[in-house]
Amino acid sequence: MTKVTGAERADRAERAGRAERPGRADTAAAVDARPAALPLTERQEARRRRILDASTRLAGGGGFDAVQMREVAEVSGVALGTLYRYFPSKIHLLVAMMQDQLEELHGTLRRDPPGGGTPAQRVTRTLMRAFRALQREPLLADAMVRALIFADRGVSAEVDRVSRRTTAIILDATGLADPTPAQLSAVRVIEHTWHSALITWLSGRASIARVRADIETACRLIDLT
Amino acid sequence: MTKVTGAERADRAERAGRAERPGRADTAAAVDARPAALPLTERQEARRRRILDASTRLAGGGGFDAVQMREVAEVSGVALGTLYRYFPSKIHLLVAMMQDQLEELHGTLRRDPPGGGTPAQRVTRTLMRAFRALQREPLLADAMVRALIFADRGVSAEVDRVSRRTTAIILDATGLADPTPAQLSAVRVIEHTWHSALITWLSGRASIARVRADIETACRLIDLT
DNA sequence: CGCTAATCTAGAACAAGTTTCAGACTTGAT
DNA sequence: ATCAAGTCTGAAACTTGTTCTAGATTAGCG
Repeated sequence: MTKVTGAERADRAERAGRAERPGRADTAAAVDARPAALPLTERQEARRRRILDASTRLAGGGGFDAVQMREVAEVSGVALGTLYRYFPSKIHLLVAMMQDQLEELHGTLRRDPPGGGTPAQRVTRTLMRAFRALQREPLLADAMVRALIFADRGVSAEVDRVSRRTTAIILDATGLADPTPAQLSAVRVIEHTWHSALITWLSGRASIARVRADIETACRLIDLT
Repeated sequence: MTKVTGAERADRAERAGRAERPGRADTAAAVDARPAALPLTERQEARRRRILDASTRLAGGGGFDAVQMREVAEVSGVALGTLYRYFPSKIHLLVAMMQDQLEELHGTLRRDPPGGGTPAQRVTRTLMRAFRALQREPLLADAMVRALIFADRGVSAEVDRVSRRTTAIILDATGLADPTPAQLSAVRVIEHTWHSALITWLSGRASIARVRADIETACRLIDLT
C-alpha cells in the first residue's frame, strides 16, 4: 500500500518522525527533538483546518476508503503536494483528525465531568458516552480507529499523542490524582479494550451490548487496585 | 488502497463473504451458507500451501509491506489471478496466515498445556509463551496482527475464525469447562489487550515489559469471576 | 478417448496512495 | 521596495493492490 522502495524506507521513517505540520526544509540538521508547534501563519492554520474538515466530512460519508487524498485536496482547495506537506500520509491525516476530535471530547467532558459512583463506574460512563457519540457517525469512527491501530512506526509520535490524550480522559474520569503503576496498567488495558472492541463493533463482529459488556469488564480493573 | 469504485462495493462484500479457497463459479445461486471446505485437489492444496509459505517468508523478511501480491504470486509460482482466486485480498491472505500459525500454536499447546497456578496465571503463561514466539519473528507478527485488526467487514468471516481459535486457546489455558458470560467477557478483554498491546509493541510504542504487565493485568480478570 | 466446465497463466489495465518537478506566489529580512 | 528562502500549485509519474481478458490446461464424465 504505502509506496516504500527499499532505500526510501529510512528517509521516510526519518521524515515522518517529526512532521504533522508543514516544516521548514532541513536548512540545518537541527537537533530539535520536536518543534511541537511550528508557528503557522494564519492562512496555513486555515488550510490545515480546511483539510481536517474536508476529511472529516468525507470520512463521515464513507469511512476509511472514502477519504481519498486527491479528493481531500480538491475539497479543501489545496494542491495534492500541499496536502502531503501538511500530513505526510493518509494515516497521519486520519490520526490528526482523531486527535482533533479527542480534544473536543475532552473539553466537553471537562465542562461536564461524570460524577458519583466508583471510579470504575465513572470511567464506564465516560467511555459509553464517547461510544454513543461515535455511534452517531460510525463511518467517521471507522476511519479514525482503523487508521489509529493500523499506523506503523512512522506515525508513532502522532499516535502517542492520541494515546496520551485518551489516557488523560480516562484518568480524569477515575478522579485518581496520583495513579500507581498498577492503575496505569489498568488504564492501558481499558484503552486496549476500547480500541479493539470498537473495531469488532465497526466491522460488524460484535454487538453494541457486547462492546458495553467488555468495556464494563475492563473498567472493573480500576477498582481492584 | 483497496480499489473500490462505488458500485463494485456491493459485489466485493458479497464475494468476500465466503471465499477463502477457490470456489466453483456460482453455477447455481446455491444457498450454501458456507461450504466450509470445498474439496481441493492435491495440486490445489499444494498451491495453497506454497502461497501461504511464500507470504510467511516474505512477511518474516519485511513485515506487512513486504508481502506484495505480485511477489507472493511469483515466489509461489502461481499467476496473480490465481493468487486472488485463492485469497480475495491481501488481508484475506494474511489473516489466513495467522489462522495457520494459530492452529500450529494450538497444537503445540495442547501437547504441552500450562499446568499449576491459578487460571489467570496459566493464561498469562500461555500468552507470554506465544509472545516469545512472536518476538522471534517480529516482522511476521507485524504483518499478521496488522492485517487482523485492519480487516474490514469483507473479511469478517475469516477474522471471526481466528478470533474463535484465539478464544479457544485462552479458554483451554483457563481450564474452565463451562465459562459464564462474565468469564467470556473477561476472555474477550484479554484478547483485546493481547492484540492491541502487541500492536503498541510492534510499532515501538511500548516495551516488552509493558506488554507483559498489561497482559498480566488483563488476565487478572479471569480470577475475579 | 473426447467433450465441457472449471481452472490456470500471462499480461494489460485500473485505482488510489505517494513522489516529483517546474513554475507562480508569499513571507521575512534587509 | 527588493531579494532569497520557503510555500503552494498543477500535472505527471510511480508503486502496489485489484480487476479483467484471452488463450492454454486440467478435471471429471460419458
